[in-house]
Amino acid sequence: MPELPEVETVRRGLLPVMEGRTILHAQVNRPDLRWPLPQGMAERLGGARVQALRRRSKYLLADLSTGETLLIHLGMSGRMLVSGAMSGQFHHDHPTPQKHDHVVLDMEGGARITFNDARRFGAMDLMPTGQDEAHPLLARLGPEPLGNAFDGAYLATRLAGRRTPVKTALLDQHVVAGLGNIYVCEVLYRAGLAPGRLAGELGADQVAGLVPVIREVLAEAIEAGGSSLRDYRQADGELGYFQHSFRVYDREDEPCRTPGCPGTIQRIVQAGRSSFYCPECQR
DNA sequence: ATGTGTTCCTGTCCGC
DNA sequence: TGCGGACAGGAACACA
Repeated sequence: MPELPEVETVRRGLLPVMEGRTILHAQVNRPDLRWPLPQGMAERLGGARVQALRRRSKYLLADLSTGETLLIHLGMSGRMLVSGAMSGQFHHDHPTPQKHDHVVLDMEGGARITFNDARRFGAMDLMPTGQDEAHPLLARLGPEPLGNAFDGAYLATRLAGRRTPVKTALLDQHVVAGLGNIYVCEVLYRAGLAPGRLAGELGADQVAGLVPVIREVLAEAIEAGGSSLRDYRQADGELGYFQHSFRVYDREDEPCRTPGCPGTIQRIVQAGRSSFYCPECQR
């Protein structure tokens, strides 16, 4: 899935067709995704106006006029496909329903939003608006990496004493919320840190240095519209372009892109996930 | 309290 | 062309 930049790109793509619009009709095609969907979800969404569409970490949060907030997580393969209300034009064509179209929202204004998720690691839930912190999926999340609460002092506190690799620590959503496998790999490359370095053994300057690198990678990726890889597309079906900026992710056995570096990108497995890195540039 | 391995599910790709 | 296995952007959970 989609990591923070992809989710933010989806949010921006959905804003013009969702925010301020009423959900005319909701169709729910199965009782569960990763977990059971809330009771009566279709009825609770139908007729509700979307007051705001927010993002927290990798979650989309739609505040509804009914006093409830719709929580959406895209998991690994979830997509929000928009059809029927292209900018400037007006038509009612919707694509043929596809396998794994689990939830369909018909919006005021003519747009149809289809949640499609082959692997079904995604999730949806309804909760009372204004109670984000009370939801079990949101309660223990770390700070937003692009927010003010995320700084060197905070990160140092959270990494201190930890015997886990820095790669694994940065993937932990309770430490910082929104990074996934791709962007952690890219962050560690830019920071010059080998993924196997133990989090608690980094120097204070190295920990502090991670913060601006994390912000920079995420900001660049959002600017590029995210990365289009396998399942992910922007809400309008367009491709994101950040994958062209990958320095290490999915580049096993390819030459390091640091000018003059003789290194070859290696792949190792940490906590069950692939890590890509240059042994010459990252120590 | 931390750290690691397993698990959910489907699709794709690669080697034989 | 088919078949088996590895692997895929996540993250809760069970266990050491």
